[in-house]
Amino acid sequence: MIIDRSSPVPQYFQLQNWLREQIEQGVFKHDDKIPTEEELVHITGLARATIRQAIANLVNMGYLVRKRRLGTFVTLRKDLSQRKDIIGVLVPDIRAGYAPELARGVEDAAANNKLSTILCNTDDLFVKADFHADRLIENSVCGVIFVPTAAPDDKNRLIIEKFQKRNIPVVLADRILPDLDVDFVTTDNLQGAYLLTKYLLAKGHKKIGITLSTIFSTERDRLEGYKKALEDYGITVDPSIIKLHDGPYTEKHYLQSAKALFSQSGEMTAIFAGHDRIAYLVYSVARKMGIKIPAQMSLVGYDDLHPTYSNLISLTTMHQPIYEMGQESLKILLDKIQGGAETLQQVVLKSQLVERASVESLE
Amino acid sequence: MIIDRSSPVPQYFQLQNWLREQIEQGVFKHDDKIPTEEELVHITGLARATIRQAIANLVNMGYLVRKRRLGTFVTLRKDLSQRKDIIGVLVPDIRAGYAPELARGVEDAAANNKLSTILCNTDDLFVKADFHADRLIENSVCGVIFVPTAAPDDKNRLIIEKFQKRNIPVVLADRILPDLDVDFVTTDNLQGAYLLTKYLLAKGHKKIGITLSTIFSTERDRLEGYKKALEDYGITVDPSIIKLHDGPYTEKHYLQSAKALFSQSGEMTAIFAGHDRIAYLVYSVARKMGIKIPAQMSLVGYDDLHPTYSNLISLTTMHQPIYEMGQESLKILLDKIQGGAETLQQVVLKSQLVERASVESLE
DNA sequence: GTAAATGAATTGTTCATACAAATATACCGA
DNA sequence: TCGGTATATTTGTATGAACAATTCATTTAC
Repeated sequence: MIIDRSSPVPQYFQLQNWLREQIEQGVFKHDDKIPTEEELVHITGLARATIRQAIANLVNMGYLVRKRRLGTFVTLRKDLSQRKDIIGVLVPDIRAGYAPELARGVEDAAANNKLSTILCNTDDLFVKADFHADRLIENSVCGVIFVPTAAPDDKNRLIIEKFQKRNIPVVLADRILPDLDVDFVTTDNLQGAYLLTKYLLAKGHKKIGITLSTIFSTERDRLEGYKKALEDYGITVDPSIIKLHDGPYTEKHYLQSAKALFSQSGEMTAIFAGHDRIAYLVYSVARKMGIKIPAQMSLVGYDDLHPTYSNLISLTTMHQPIYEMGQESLKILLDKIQGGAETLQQVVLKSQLVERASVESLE
Repeated sequence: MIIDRSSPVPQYFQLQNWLREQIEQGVFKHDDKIPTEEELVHITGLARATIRQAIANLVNMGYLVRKRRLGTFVTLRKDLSQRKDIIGVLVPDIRAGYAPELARGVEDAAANNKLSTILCNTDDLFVKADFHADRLIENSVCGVIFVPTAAPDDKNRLIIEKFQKRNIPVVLADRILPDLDVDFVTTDNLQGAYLLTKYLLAKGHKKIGITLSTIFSTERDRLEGYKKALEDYGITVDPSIIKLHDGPYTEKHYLQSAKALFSQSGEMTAIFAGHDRIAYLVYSVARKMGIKIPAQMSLVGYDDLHPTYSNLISLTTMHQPIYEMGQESLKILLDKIQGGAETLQQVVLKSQLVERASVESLE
């Protein structure tokens, strides 16, 4: 029998010790569910309140976590010594693109779990990411969400390993590194671009220009999706209206690309911009050149940035669930932090076409 | 009464918070005896078990120690004052308005000083700000930059005092609280709006509509500047083309305001939008109504948001040095953190008119 | 097939009651 | 005076009973 009712040691304490021994001796392993309170009532003959007291203490000591409706689980007992309730988020630039939306998704989910969020801007540079990584480690964050920089894969890998070496879990967001066993959340860029291109084709566009950067996995996938759609439609890919570059976004560069596309447009009737910011630039260039969108040129983007933007320009684009991506990243991170889930979690979310008024139907 | 029995927040938790506040606010001081369980039963009307739960948690958190037969006592809150190199930034919403720019300014300056930045979104709500404040304190940040919420001044004051009570310096950014001796950085909104209005007047506009919220000090000042400029020009202020409201920005509200302004425009030839986001909405409404800007209606904003926006709309606006405001805030904060500078630092930056193409000259 | 409603399992909150254990204090006796 | 003893006070342990809230799983409805 577990409980000796004649003993002077309190019964909740006896139960508490028994449970702790089971855990430490591996009878209840990590992530195992221990008996429910009701079951423990039957096993021990104690009142539920007494059992709750024992369990509450073990929760406090970090042996157990309780989950409503699910039960009580053994958690990895690690030194609480340095674990802070802070996570780090590394984004390119909090002012630009989807970073605000992503950061907000992360922060909301983090706040819901009583975690604070340290924000770091990398400007897509390895050195900045590295600098911030050191700082995050110094502040002993308990987890990191990382949007890889524009640096080569092995550089980004270095950053990730820096954290992992110290048992700080990392989840990649949006951009991913191929052939690396890291948790990530991204969207299906290949399929998204495929659908978006098919949409243009269905609208009668045959010559579709595209401009993007091949330095990010996301945009590379979009290029693939674009090519695949064209091929499936039996249209030869025309390299002269594919304007690529191999660095992070700069206004200067895409101004050039846009001008180049417009000036040699030939029979080109539509432009696929690698993401919304590029689309905005293309749009502004078109305006300056007196080209009407969509009357003279159709335009699609990718991202569907914050409503403030979409009030200004009626851009047909592929909506990425960025906010949800942030939330999902945090959810996975939390799993890892709370010791559980050794399994790799690689989530690919679906995007959705948002039809606005930047595409002309040629039918 | 301490306990609100109709509240959805657990009663033990209410009591717990109340006790914690008493301790933190010094009502119960170090080594004081707090009321006995029996007394608390009488004070609160709760069952003893409930009271014990609240106290147990506080004991766990290190606020109290219990001594048999003697009572329960306030302990010296373990000095986590291991002041981390972390600051907190409280902004309304990192996705919207100038928040990204401000946050970036702060973060850059912080990084330059080897400080990390915890980002908090308040959504302009007191409760969220309060929640984050507690979290920041728990993480023992060494300073806070705070954009006051849309709550009444005394509520915002509570937040500020929460920090100050713990010797955590606070710098207000952008919005300020009158009659409160706190460091702040803002811009001269009165003068900015005055100049902007004078600019419109100089372009020959006599009937100038305006829409903004009076809930923020910044926008109130802009309204004053607007009125002052009109008066100096000998033009009677026409209340029918002043559309105010008294809450934070909502798209719905300003859609209404914009429509109202346009539909009763009379001889109105220009609109002064309280800030750029409002201007964007006004712009989109105009487009939907077929009103050409600036040909049929001139429009000015206030802020001069991120270039991504200004690529989309050629808005004449008052450029606020938001990024610099973030940097300056951090500089002041750093002064306070590093001990020195007891003197109040209240910085008012100058804004600068950016002339683009949303204003027609009527001369 | 998908969304909405329902049900069931489990922890979360609250109550009322009782007796146990520790201990400061007062009291008592030598 | 000293040492023990009783007593009152306060926290500690334990019980049992409800009902609430959350959320996974299933079923139902569209």
